[in-house]
Amino acid sequence: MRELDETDLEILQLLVADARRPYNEIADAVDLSPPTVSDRIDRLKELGVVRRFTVDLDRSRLSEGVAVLVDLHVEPGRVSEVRSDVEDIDGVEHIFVTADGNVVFHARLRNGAIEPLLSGTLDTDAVREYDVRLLTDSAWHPEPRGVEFALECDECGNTVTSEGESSRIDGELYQFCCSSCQARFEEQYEELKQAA
Amino acid sequence: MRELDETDLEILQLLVADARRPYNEIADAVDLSPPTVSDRIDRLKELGVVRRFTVDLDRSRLSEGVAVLVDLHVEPGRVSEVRSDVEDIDGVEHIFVTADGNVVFHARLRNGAIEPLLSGTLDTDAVREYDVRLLTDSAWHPEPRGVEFALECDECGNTVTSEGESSRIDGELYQFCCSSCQARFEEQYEELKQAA
DNA sequence: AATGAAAGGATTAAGCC
DNA sequence: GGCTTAATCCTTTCATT
Repeated sequence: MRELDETDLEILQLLVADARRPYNEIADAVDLSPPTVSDRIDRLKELGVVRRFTVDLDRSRLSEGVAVLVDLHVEPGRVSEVRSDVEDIDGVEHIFVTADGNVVFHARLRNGAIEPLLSGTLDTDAVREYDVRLLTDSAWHPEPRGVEFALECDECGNTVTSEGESSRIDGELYQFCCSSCQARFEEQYEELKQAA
Repeated sequence: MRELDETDLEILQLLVADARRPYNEIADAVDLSPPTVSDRIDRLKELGVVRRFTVDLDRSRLSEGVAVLVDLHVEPGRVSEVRSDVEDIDGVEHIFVTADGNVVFHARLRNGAIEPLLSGTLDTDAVREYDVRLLTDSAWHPEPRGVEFALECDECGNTVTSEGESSRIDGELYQFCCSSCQARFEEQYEELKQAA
């Protein structure tokens, strides 16, 4: 495989600024043909670098309600459960999980009361306490500034360089830092598959 | 003018899920013609509801570095200054301003040390203290679920309904809840312009 | 506000280097 | 991986209701 290169980064920056930009315009900007740009974007999607094309909405112009930043102090061991419950709360825009086990989320709530919302959605035993802070402003800065590429080897976790390898197994694309990691991964995959 | 309606919301949801979806596909879904969909999307952009078409990137696959949530306790009166300084820090993705005058931001830092970064960018007098928390996960949920439409009158701030008015002044689109707010706004705008 | 028809662009597939 | 060509498909403009 080939590592992501400067051209990929350029393409990403152009798409971040306007995801509906025609591919031939991108092609001009990066000195490639439109089909090649299309291929690269397909690969960026496959690699999971591009999660989706989407729209940045100004929610303050859309929805009533108060923007808040909520900090949940979660009981040990129940972080992922709480995190996925928070995903289901209406109006949640961003979720952060801290290394010390808090779940912080940014939401716009139509009825100011957060307490019934939380107790309706979360298992109250899982959250020791919480802080709610009103927000007066929030902004999203999607520019991939200062980005360095770092794809991880799916076998050992090391950085994948241009010497790396990739395989498509059962329709999924995997990447490896070297051929031995690749072989090892494929063996183990095969074993697991046999076992199942 | 016309208030935003259910169809606009449907269009937004379709674009949030895939901003490169062809307009004729959206047209089918909402039972309109492609040109009409195009017109509506143009209007959503003009109204500022749609800020941009963009890409949701998985930065953990892109950049080295540690994701952190930083909480700056800002000296009274210096919030907007600090906020705009934070915008210039490399790797900052989200900024939140709390009602009690803190600036919270989410960033991915390539060199783990945040102290030199802050002292290099911010006036240290403006920030009393700060907390830094490491993040293990973060997600963006752009779905406009549970949204109610609420455009605000640019004169009085009330909700703009279908009885409202709109004007284009010097190329910008403004909306008002009634014709008297519209007239008042236009008068004041004219006065300000004369004065300048 | 919305539409159909049509022109002008953009995307994709196929074959090749 | 990348290119060109060619066919297909999408977007936008315009006249019309």
